[in-house]
Amino acid sequence: MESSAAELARLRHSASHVLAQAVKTLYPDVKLGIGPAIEDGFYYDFDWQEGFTPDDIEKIEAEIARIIAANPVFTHREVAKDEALSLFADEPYKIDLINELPENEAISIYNQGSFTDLCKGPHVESANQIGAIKLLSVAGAYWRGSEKNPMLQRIYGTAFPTQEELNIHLERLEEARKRDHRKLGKELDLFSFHEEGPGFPFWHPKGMIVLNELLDYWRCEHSQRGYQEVKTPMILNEDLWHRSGHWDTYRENMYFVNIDEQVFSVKPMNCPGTILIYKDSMKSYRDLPIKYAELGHVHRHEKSGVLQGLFRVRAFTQDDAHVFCRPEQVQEEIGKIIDLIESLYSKFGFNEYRIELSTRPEKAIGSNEMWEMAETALNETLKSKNINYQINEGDGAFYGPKIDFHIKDSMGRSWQLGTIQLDFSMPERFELEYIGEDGKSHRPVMIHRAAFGSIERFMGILIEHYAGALPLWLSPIQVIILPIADRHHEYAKETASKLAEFGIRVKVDSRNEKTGFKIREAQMEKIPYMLIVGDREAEAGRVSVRSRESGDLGAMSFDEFASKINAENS
RNA sequence: GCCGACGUAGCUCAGCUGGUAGAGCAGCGCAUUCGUAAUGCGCCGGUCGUCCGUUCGAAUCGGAUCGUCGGCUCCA
Repeated sequence: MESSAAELARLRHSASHVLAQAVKTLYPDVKLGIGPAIEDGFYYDFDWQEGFTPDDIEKIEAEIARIIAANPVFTHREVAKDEALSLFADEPYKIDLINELPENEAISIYNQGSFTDLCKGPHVESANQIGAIKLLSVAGAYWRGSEKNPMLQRIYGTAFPTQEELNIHLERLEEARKRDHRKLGKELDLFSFHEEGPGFPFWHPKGMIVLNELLDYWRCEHSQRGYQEVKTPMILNEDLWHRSGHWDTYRENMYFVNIDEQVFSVKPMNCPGTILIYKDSMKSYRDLPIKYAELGHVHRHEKSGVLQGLFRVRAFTQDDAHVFCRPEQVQEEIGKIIDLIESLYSKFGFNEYRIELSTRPEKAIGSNEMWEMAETALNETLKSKNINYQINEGDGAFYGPKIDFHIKDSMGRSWQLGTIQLDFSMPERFELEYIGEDGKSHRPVMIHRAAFGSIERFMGILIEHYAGALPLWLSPIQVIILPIADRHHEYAKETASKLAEFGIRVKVDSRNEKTGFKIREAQMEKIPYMLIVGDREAEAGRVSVRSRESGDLGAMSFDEFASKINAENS
């Protein structure tokens, strides 16, 4: 039986209290932080200088089992503030929380067995309703999420009404680990990372094929929609970054080089370069919108602890574009960008996505009026397109508010990809202009946008989404021909060159190995089609087709196979 | 950057309380010419991340440093 999200949350929140009770029983000197339910589980934060070892976790799990077997009842009561303060006198973090509660309200506390916690609830009635608990990991976490506060030990876990449901969840986690793009990237020989350049991906020949196929598709879709591709320099001098505002807001993430007494910065964003192209000639209102697209390779010095495979790197390619338009064109242009992004995602089966609108951050440039104008424009566009969206306060880019796209992959995991950012600020700073119908100079609006976001991150997401089995058009090797014995090599080669003429990426496995072995390897390499050729095929001029998904498809003529694969590839 | 764990052959991993390294896979060689997920035999391969230190002696102990992983913070 499926449990509702609210039931699961209540159960997991109760599980976190049981965890805290177990920890307090075993380590009475531990100070308690907070312990909420989260998506897929729960955690509890503890202040414990010694940290928790895997041994400790085992002991804690055993203690949890004991508590659940004793089946304490969860009871609720409300107390006055001074009673709460004395009740939690030994818990400095709880005191912290109590002091922040409204003065005159009663304070809600929950108790089960020997354990009492400051808590709004709700909880299960008694511990045996929790069913199955599993502790998953231990990690440091700042008190109340701020770097300035002490770091506590956070124990993560999950809980389900039954052991079966827990097992299913653990299997899902295992499945996610198998899909890890870092593991698959190595196994499929797509890319690598090296100590010599932490956070800088190295693309191998096979990875480059996937990347280039992806970019071919991207270029085609963009040129059809009036985008013009440009390329701007990797490093540009200091003055430009002062002018753009990056120097003041982004410097700690920038790489620098000194040459001829000048400071150059490796670009962390492409916009300033593109602006120089815009400014290179006089623009008329008739020229707008101008859409400059750039697959810009940017470098950002991210903190060492945040790097994560292709998902978080220090050098990546943005599928960037900057649309320069008249103010009255903004809404239409944003609408077109949303359509384009939607169309690009559907190619990969990302049909479900969520949109967030992020507003002015603390570190921002530009006047309040500009921000207001920009935020209104984005709001209006989304409303006029009848799109549901959430507001994300204070999460905009430093030069303007943005719309972000979050997609769901084949495992239901959510990823942020595309972004549309509206910018009145850069045009001001760089004094961009166009000549209007009235013959006077006007200021254009700039829209920064990316559909995949980062090509590297997108590749990582695709690898996990497809579990490494990339669709035919993206597969580095599309067809592998497996001759049964040496005497079939000639026929295999002929077949291969005929396929290559259709633009199919094909390889012949002419190693002296048994067919079963070759199939196994091709299968592990996730090659979409295997053609097995032996005496039967060579004599009849046919091929035996095996698909990586559905196995043996039987024999067919070369033309039959060629038209099948061409249809699938287009 | 912070907390914690980890770092042994190309890969996956073993090596207890200190006595100068071991397996499987991959690679190479030979035999085999074999029909839908692993043919057999043999060979090669490691200054045990790096640097200091303790010790007669360090992959094993201590420190520093780099990198990776799980999180926090940050982010495309």
